[in-house]
Amino acid sequence: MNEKDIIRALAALAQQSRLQIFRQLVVAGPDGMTPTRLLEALDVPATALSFHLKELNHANLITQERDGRNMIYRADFACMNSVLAYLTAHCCEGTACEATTQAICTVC
Amino acid sequence: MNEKDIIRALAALAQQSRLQIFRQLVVAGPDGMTPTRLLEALDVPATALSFHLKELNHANLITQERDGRNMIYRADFACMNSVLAYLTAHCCEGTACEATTQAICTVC
DNA sequence: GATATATTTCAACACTCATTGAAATATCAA
DNA sequence: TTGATATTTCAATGAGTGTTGAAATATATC
Repeated sequence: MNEKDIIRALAALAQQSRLQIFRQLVVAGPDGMTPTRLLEALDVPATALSFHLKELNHANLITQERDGRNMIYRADFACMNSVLAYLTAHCCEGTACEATTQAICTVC
Repeated sequence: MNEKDIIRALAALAQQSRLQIFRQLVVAGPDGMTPTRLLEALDVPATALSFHLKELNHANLITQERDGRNMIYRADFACMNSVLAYLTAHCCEGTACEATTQAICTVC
């Protein structure tokens, strides 16, 4: 992931509805969630939800898969970890600080 | 840090100049950097640098301190770690995943 | 095929944000 | 005090973004 991708991901997360959606999907883990379940969990109109899911998907923060007439959305933990690592890269020039920049979420 | 603070921090980082400034300050570590040194390191007009430093400061991502006629800016690692932890909180409902949500940068 | 459910697309509006050059402020040195 | 360096503020412009309701698409069931 280059700088542009990181910025796109950060911008996608810097919005209330999208941050809530993403965190909900982080909690859901590998199972993911359908838009209907997200609508039940969050206070977002369906139109806005669809819009924000598209934004998150475009930023590669989530994946989508069709399952019958439902969609399943999942958090993309690899992308998330890349963003986290990017922010802390080369912390303190490596001299004063032993930042552990490896993945935070290791299993997903 | 509540949701609003996290969003403010993410929005501050979701911009090319500010992301570069912040990462530069992360590398600098506890010593921090003056605007002049940042101007040397990055390709940003002085006016824009000042604007973006103010934005980062307002988002609590950096601190500022006067030293003679210079200012010293430093990354606020506590805030940064809060943001990182927030994104991964309650990952996978704790069942499938053992996310290590503790601070990434431990020394700074 | 016809109907119901799930999800997305479209278009329009108001709002926020990054950029720029010029001017202003603050501190230091002579 | 005067001149030089360091940094910030101001005002104006142009571009991007979230929200909304109505309509459209896709899939399943009868």
